[in-house]
Amino acid sequence: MTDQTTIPRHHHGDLRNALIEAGISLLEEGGLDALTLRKCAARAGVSHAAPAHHFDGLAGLRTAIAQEAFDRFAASMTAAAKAEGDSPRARLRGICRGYLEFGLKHRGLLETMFGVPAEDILQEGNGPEDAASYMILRDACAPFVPEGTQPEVIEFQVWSLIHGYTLLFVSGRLGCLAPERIEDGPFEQVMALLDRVGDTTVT
Amino acid sequence: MTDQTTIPRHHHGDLRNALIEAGISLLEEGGLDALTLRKCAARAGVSHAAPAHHFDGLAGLRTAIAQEAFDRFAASMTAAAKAEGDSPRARLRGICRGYLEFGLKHRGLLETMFGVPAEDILQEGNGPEDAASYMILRDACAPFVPEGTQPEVIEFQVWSLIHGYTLLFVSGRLGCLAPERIEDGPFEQVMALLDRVGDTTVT
DNA sequence: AAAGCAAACTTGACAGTGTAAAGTTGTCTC
DNA sequence: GAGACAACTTTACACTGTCAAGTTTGCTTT
Repeated sequence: MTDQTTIPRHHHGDLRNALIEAGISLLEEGGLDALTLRKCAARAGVSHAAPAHHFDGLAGLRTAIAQEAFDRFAASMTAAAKAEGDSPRARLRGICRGYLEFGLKHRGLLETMFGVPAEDILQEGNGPEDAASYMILRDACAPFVPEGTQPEVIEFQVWSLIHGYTLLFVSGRLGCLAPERIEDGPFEQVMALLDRVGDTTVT
Repeated sequence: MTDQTTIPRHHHGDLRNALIEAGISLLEEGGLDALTLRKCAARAGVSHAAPAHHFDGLAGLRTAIAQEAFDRFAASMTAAAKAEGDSPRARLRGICRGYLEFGLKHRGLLETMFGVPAEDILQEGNGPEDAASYMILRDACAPFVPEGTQPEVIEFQVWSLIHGYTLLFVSGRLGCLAPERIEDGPFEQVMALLDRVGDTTVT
């Protein structure tokens, strides 16, 4: 039960962040369906109508949670990019591994991040470049962009491959119904296709 | 308003299918959030409690809709496999194009198909092979499986790439916020990576 | 210190939703 | 024709999102 003595009535002080944190907790514990405005409010120790002063309804809260989750995801990807070595191939493999790790540990957050409308996530510009996490992907892909090829092509190849693998794997569609570790699926073998990204030799 | 004269009270005759069709209509029109038991019941011309005799709650209805959607998807993929020619590469490209077409035309259905728990979708066996649509993918990938490689590796490479691209594209994350046609994104260039699937030459 | 204003809540109400229980109607079998 | 059961309907309740009105708190001005 929330300790009401530490939270003054009518002026929480940092309710917006408290609601976002409460929402993240609910998503981590119970997935998408577990997130409700009233439950967030209860966890933050306020009435059910308090969130309305900080968010444009449940959709607004979800968007704010997605934005916070993207920040955490970007931080996670930054660390992952360095985890497997300094060569461009190793960095690329590292961020793909980090992507999947994030999905395994935070499935509810990942589903929220990619469930909110794209236009609510991006700022005024409308390209994916707005996202810090996308810039990490871009940096890692840059060494593999052949001359005369738009960088987006390579970036979208990598992103599609790892995003698709992550969603299919964590949702139990790749042979293991409830995967707990990366090794529960053929991650290394599937990601071998990354070695072909940017490869323009004729076959 | 539903024509009540054609549906006898207390014995609809084919209510289960009527509810599934109603659900599919609601998803096509308004996406995931538009699907509710009461709206399905209203469209089928019955009371709000009637679905309970055919489905295990809203989750049960969603699962049934997903199964019907997978059937339609498989039919769509079968047609797509033949659409671009008879060579193995053309067939593979064809089903990927068909996958994306399906996602563009039926975004709500695709999100439902991959949003229900995997264990509710599969029959007694728990591999993806249960799904008709997966067998189409398997057939198309078979020519590219190198000796000594498990077929799943190649299948998962292809599935991950097209599934990821489809979800990112239709949800507006690949540079075009509301894509209407495949040409609104760099599908052909991104899918060029398919030509590398199964390629074991040393680089 | 007091008054006024606005922010930041709370309280209460309503509509929509899912689910459960009890009742009613229609069909089938004996 | 009677009985049993399937296939509904009706009623009720809890949960949820949202809105409107009221209350409390903090800040600014006099």
